[in-house]
Amino acid sequence: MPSHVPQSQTVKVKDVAREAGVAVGTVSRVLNDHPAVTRELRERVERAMAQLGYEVDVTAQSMRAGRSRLVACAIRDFDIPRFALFIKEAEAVLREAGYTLLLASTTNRPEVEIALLRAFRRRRVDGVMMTLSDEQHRDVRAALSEAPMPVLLIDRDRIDALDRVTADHREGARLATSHLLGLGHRRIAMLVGDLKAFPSRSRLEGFRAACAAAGIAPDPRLLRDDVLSSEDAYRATASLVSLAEPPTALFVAAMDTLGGCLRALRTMGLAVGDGISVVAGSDSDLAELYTPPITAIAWDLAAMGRHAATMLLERMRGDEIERGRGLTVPTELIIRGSSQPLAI
Amino acid sequence: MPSHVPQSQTVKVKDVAREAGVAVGTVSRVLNDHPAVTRELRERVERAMAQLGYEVDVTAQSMRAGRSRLVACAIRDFDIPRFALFIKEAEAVLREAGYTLLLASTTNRPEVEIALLRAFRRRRVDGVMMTLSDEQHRDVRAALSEAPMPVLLIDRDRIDALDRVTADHREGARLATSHLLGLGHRRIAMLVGDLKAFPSRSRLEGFRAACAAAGIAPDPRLLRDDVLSSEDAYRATASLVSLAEPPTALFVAAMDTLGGCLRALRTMGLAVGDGISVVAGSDSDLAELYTPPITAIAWDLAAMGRHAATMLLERMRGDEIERGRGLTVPTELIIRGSSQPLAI
DNA sequence: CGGAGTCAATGAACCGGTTCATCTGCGTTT
DNA sequence: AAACGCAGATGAACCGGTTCATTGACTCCG
Repeated sequence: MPSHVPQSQTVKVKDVAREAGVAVGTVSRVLNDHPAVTRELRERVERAMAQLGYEVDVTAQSMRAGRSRLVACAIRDFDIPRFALFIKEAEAVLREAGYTLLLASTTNRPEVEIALLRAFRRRRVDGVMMTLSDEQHRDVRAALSEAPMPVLLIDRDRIDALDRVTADHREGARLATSHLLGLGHRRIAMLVGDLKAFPSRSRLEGFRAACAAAGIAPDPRLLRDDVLSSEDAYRATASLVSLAEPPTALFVAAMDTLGGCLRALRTMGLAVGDGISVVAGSDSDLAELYTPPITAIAWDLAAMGRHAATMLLERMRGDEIERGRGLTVPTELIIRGSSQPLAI
Repeated sequence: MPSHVPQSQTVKVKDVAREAGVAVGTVSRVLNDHPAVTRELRERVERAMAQLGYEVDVTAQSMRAGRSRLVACAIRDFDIPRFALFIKEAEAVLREAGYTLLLASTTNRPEVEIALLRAFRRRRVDGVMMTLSDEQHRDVRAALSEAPMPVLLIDRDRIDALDRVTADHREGARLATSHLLGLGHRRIAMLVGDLKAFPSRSRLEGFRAACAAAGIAPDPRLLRDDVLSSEDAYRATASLVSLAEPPTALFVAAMDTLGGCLRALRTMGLAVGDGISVVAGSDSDLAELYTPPITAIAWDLAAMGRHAATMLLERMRGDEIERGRGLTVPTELIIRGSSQPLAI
């Protein structure tokens, strides 16, 4: 005999309690799998919940508990195909643990990063994973240190107090550069993103380390930083190959910008491989299937996503762990046909 | 003279009210830009808020208001590079309007879709945009019709009551097929995704319409459906070209699966262009820069994302609009070198 | 000059759960 | 038989905002 409940207005714990003939506290305990409920009452409550089509109100739970079971992920631009892998894996891990993912784009601007941190705390978000445009930015650092919830940095470092998941870009760039130097290249142009952030900074370090090891002083005119998009890479490539003394190799180290570089070369009537060697800073279908296939640095973004989520979960659980743990996934160089010995 | 407020525990409206010497209701009105507050009091309250470093608790607001200012986006798999564009634009529009984006992956399974809808209503999410694995699925349809918040379908149709944003895949496929037929191809293989969902269904319709218009009966053995990933495309391509009577053209209509197809061809020692023509169902850097460049169907996913967000905002605002509005972005065929006249 | 009308400001009740001090009933101990 | 212990159930208070009926001050007009 189903009691008549107005289907229009939502069913609340009170209604369930009345239907099951128990106190609201008991309904709450059933909802939260509290052990001190007899099987009989538990079943009666569950029956009542099914009967009435009850659904908890997570906002009410959040308010009382002071936490939302939300995890925010803010990255500079989702429009980076490989980042989708990171997010996908992180979301899967978080959902498994009962968390929901909030997504926002920082557009790589400090003000937005700060505003987002504020928005996240207003929402009582339980944890944050994010990129930063500049780890040294005063206001951003202040905002981070005031954040009441754990924050994990995605491919960023230099903030000791925070956990981070990074890729070993330094080693990747070192390998790529040594490879080109080994092929006889001396005029190697490098395209990197924003040097204020970890990935580009460490790629440049790796590049310089390889040059130093080979006893070579890189030509500063062949360095292009602030290459963040495919369009930037197009312009940088076009300007590089137009130099009086053009480079013999291009190291397109910025993420997902290979397309712009190749487009520029094609436009300028240049072919990769014989005239000019190319190494990509991140792997892709394009790198693999281009003619010739492009030598590229690869690392496991899916693993980064999983690790980021797992580390953040541990931190949110409040486990007693040392602050500022870092996890680095290795990079490897996949040598393909686009990097050829220097033609004499 | 800043009052001494225990920095440890959070500041609440009550504290702000006390500091400013006003009632809590007044603080709330200031927070919500209610017009009936004198400038003097408004300023006093704002000063107090700044003084105490006050931050509203959005969970408390959500609970009282019954809405969360969250919009959920659930798609089958974020690991589809071009979808990132959709999400990016949608997020920008929603954030502008004060909403935060929740993200989840349906993994293209009806149970997950239903579970997510339930999770979203529990969170008092204000609106949902999602893909469906199968528009005709009974339980999914039931879950959708019971959803208390507006739901917008992403590239899906057949549910009259819901708003939707689609691409004109039928026309794209028709154009591509006519193009191949015009080049003399008669044995055209088609790789599509799940025919239970709109995009693949309408691509197949377009394909068939073009064949019918040319008076040609397509060979059913050349159709491969359920191609959802690059790996699926690899297998489908390998099996197609191994047929006794292989196709002379491949229409890789499924989204972002071109890589798998090209990888298979390369493995089988086939070259695109002379031996076999290829048309891709979605454009990409790979299609544009491959040798030969791949003829592809293109449409504006960024615009789809913007429109989806805008339509959902209108609906959430409760505007009096007819139910089930549909917006279709056009598709175009970009003809490149991979589609060549049939060699005789 | 008094009554009606207007506009700000007030603060108690409310949103829908969870928590915890308190109570109940039953078995154990002495 | 009285005292005790304890598991299980109860329900009022609470989380931190918003809402709205009410109050108070002030203006306008006959």
